[in-house]
Amino acid sequence: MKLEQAAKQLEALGNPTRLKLYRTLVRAGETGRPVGYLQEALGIAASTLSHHLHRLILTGLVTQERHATTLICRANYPVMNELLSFLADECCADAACGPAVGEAAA
Amino acid sequence: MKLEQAAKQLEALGNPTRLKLYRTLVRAGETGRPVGYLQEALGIAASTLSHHLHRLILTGLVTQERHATTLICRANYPVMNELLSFLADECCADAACGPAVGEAAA
DNA sequence: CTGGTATTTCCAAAGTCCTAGAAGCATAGA
DNA sequence: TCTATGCTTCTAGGACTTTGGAAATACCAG
Repeated sequence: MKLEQAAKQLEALGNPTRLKLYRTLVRAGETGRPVGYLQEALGIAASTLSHHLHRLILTGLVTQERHATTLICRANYPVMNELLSFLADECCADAACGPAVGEAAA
Repeated sequence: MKLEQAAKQLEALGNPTRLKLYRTLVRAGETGRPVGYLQEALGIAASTLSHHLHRLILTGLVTQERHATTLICRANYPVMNELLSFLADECCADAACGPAVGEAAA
């Protein structure tokens, strides 16, 4: 079910530490950031960061790629856009929220 | 801090029951829906629903208006749009995410 | 005031989350 | 193989969440 998936993603973003983490990656773009950099940037224990990263990865919001001993993390933009669409798309689907909702347009 | 507020809103949406509830209101549009209707629609205990509604109201995502004994709930669209912007706005701000990021465009 | 519907608050139990120290695994270089 | 670095997994406890029944409150009609 799509709603369950969206809820999991929103829950993943609904923690200040993870949101900060995620936004750091969103700002970083396709370049991504190594885990160590993120730990420095957020100033939290490595185990805590790893735990949060894991949750973001499980929901598909973040991806990782290994470069030798370093793990590069990236925001998964298509997944982010899907989530944003999910929230906005059906706005007023069950009501007349303005022009062009269906048969009664204009 | 804006990030804390966004995290609270995302957390509020990050529960399947509340997300379903919120989407019902988003679909309903400006008309809104009475609490009793929502309880029927979601099939949960009134006390549970009240608790979830309260959380959505605390974050500003939902508003209520009393009509006699009935409470009408509505999605707060401006707040929703602010939240969506918060997630999307600074995409790649710290990188070159495509053309036209600043001085080095093209 | 009495009765009735709509909704919230109180309470408690079961479950999950957040945090970080300690120990372990993965990769690279000498 | 030994050492070093980068990151994860294990573990644990305190805090918070989710749930709904029971009781309380808000409002209206007669």
